[in-house]
Amino acid sequence: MATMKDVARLAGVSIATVSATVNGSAFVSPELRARVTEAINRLGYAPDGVARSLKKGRTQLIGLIVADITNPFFTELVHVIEAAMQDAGYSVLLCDTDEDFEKERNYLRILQTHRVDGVILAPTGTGDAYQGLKTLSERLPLVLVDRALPDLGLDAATVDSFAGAFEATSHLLDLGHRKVATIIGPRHLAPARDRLNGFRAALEARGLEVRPDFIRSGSFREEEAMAGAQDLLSGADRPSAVFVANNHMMIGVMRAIATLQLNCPKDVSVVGIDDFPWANAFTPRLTVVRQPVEEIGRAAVRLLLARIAGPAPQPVHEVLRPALVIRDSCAPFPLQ
Amino acid sequence: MATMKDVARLAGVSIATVSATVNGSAFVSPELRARVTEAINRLGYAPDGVARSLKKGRTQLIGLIVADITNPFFTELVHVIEAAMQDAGYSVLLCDTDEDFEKERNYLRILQTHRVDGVILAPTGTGDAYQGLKTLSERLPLVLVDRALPDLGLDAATVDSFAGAFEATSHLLDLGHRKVATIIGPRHLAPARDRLNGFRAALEARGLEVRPDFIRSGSFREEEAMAGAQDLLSGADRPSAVFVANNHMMIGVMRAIATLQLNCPKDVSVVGIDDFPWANAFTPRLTVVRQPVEEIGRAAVRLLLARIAGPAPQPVHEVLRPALVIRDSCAPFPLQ
DNA sequence: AACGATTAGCTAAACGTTCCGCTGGCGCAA
DNA sequence: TTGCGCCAGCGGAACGTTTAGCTAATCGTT
Repeated sequence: MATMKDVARLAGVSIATVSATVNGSAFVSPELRARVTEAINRLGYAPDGVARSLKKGRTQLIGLIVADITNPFFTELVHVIEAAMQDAGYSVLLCDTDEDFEKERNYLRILQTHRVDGVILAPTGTGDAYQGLKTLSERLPLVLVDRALPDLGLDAATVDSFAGAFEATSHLLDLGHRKVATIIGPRHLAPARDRLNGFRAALEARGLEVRPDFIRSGSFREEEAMAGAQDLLSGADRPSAVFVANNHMMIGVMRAIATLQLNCPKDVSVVGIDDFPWANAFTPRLTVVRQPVEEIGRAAVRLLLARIAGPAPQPVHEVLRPALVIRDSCAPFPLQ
Repeated sequence: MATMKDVARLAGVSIATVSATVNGSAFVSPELRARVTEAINRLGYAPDGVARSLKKGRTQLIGLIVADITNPFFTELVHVIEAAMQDAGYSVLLCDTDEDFEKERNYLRILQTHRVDGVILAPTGTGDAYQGLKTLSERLPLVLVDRALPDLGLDAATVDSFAGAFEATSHLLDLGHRKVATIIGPRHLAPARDRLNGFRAALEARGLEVRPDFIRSGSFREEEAMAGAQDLLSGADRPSAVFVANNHMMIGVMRAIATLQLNCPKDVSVVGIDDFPWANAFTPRLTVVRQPVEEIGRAAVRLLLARIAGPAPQPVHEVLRPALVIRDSCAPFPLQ
């Protein structure tokens, strides 16, 4: 691999001049410029980003740590963030924690040794596992996505999960359902907790009782949700509607419904969180709470770039509004 | 950020000793080792990967260029590759080309300046756009995934798309369908081309005519497939079965079927390429050709690591077998 | 003619590591 | 006591850049 030194020698100039030509950082006479460019082409020279990074103290790399890239919500988020960062001249180091906190820790360490210029993190641990994060964020620009961490005073871009759950549940109640259950995610994660609270609040707002046996909480995974739904829906006292708190879990619920030979929405109405292309392609087309993924991604990128560029601004927590998308998976109750 | 120099000073040893302690690259007496470790902890020292990379000429970074991370096939591929690379001590720079060849070129350039140790590429351009790639691969370990490039003699891990399409189409024919159509991807991509050939071959193997108006080819995108399917299925001379060549396009086709108020599988049978969680959750559960994504990813990683480690081995093209997964979206014809 | 101002391009010192080759202190044999 | 081998630990040169400061040439002013 040719270096600046080789280019300099071939062009008969100093390496400083080569550097100036490559970066346009100083005036170089047209004549020398031509000689340098010629030499660059002859040698197929390309600047060494590693050496440059060492000297400048910036790598043009950011770390993106997501909890589960297999979830369309995160897929889309990664998609948006990667594109936006690319536009801003940064490349993205992708880290997938698989909802495993130990992996997350490890990734954070690796990203630091790679000297990334910043990190966008969807944290996966419980709140009290993040003592060190605030300190870290003083050295390393850090923005949280999707899942905020209480009281740490970090930049974050999340959605109003409470409002989403409230709206979804209210939709079921508006349709006349009274026996409404929920399949909810892990309670230590802010969005899952907020969704549960939103669900509760919607019921309570109408003076309805919140039945503990109608709340199934577990991981965000398909199998667990399927088991929970199967149990819930095969009991004698079956709910007529279910609010499902995430994407993967929705698959589990739909499979449970199919397995039990039930019909959605005739036998059970279902409303979920997260819209995605498939939700609109199959029978029934799903009624869901659409998360503003693109906006979240853009907000996270904006916050991170600001923190990288400037003297640390006040922490900002952007909370975006989700929107209910009504399709065919919820029917009025009782059926006419 | 503390450096080795700081650690050395605090521990009262030389930089070389710190390096030896950190890397275990030379014997260090227990006493000094203890002093060094103590100093490291006190200062919160973490090695600088950039400086290390510069010195060693290796970055422990690989580039992963995919055509469309939004497609569950690639999502899963990214997931597998990221995990496997991580296990091998490499981090992954993710690049999403959005099926745009110019972006791909650009990413390849960026990856080179970041001095990645290798690249896994799902190419998106036409074959003749890749003249330079062979030369590049002599300097930079390179492995193709999903889409091979003819005659370049590069490492690749792909699936036998011809066999998959042949099997899928034969399944429709076995069920008695005779008017079988296909919605196929861009013809300049090997998998799409192979699928079309497999489709053709299956028909020809039974002496059936291949009707050009029953072949709709375009991009891999949902909208185009939906339009194509709508056109195809609303004509008087409607096919009774459709072979759909990819994931996104399957959504378009299913939406077209719903829009036209047709029933799958009663009015149209459908078989697709790519299995994914949602295919098994909705009505109808889709009959698809399952691609061995995990195996592809692992093969690509294995090939790349071999190429990074050793003196360039002979190029290897691993071709993996897909498998038909029969569910509910294909009915016999005529219906009993 | 002499002086400073301007400026194109150069020299050389970093950036934080790794690792080659050297030093100096020690133990042991003669 | 001297000489020798051994080896823990050290010094310093590289890796390929960027950039502060310098030099020498050119120019316009007085």
